Amino acid sequence: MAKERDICEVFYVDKERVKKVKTKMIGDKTAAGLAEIFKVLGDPTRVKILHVLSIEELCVCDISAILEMTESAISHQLRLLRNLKLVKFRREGRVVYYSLDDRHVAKLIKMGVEHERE
Amino acid sequence: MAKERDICEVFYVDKERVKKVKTKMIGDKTAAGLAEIFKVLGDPTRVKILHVLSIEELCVCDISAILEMTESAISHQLRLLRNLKLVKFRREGRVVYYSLDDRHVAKLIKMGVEHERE
DNA sequence: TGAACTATTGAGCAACTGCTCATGTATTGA
DNA sequence: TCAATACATGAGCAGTTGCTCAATAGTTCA
Repeated sequence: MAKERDICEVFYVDKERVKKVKTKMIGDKTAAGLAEIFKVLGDPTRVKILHVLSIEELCVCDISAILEMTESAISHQLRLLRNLKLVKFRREGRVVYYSLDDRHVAKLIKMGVEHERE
Repeated sequence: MAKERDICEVFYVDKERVKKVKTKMIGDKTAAGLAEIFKVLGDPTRVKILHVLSIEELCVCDISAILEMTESAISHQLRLLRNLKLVKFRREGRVVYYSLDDRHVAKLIKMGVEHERE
């Protein structure tokens, strides 16, 4: 079975190419970090939240009204986005206003929209 | 409880703002499509595969050697990438060579790397 | 103070993911 | 024709995700 090659003696289809590409490859850490940021954008609810926040600052209540979802669901997602420093917030009385806190995110979404348009 | 507002009579924190943002918001379909493409990039293995393919065309065996993962795992992921038209392939005897089939993807990954660098 | 309101959080659950393992398919060459 | 090779695929499983529901925390104001 082919799996043995990975463990024991090595015969690749193109040993040189494998060696060369391996040196150019991004590290595990970079790949993990990259995947993490993309994973956050990999959910329709979070995409919508980030998109509406790219239009303007909004409170949890308004976001939940706009997306027609419960405040709980929105709040859970906002916590995630907060932890990843993609959104920031400020309290004003009982209301908490959220806004984007990452100049890359809006750009990434914009690029994604372009991709969609083809 | 706040949930009733979504179902019955409406009182938002800022009704006008909700209305305005709602008209500017991306549709469900767009959000879903966007999330789908980002979700694909939201896994370290797939990020690595796409990245090495952005360096050069490679067969399953070599990718599995480079990433130090089984061919089965790689093949499963390649099927996904194939279905989403992010990679293309050509057969040469027993060997199947994969390469990128989407000019946006490399760009998105590059942007992600920039984001990582901060 | 305490009732009303906005937002947050924890538990729990159904659905999904990414892998392994075993098996199947396509191609080559002896 | 048949063993070997390169890849693909289905089943299954542990871990993760995104929601709901109920409870809780902060804030305001009568």
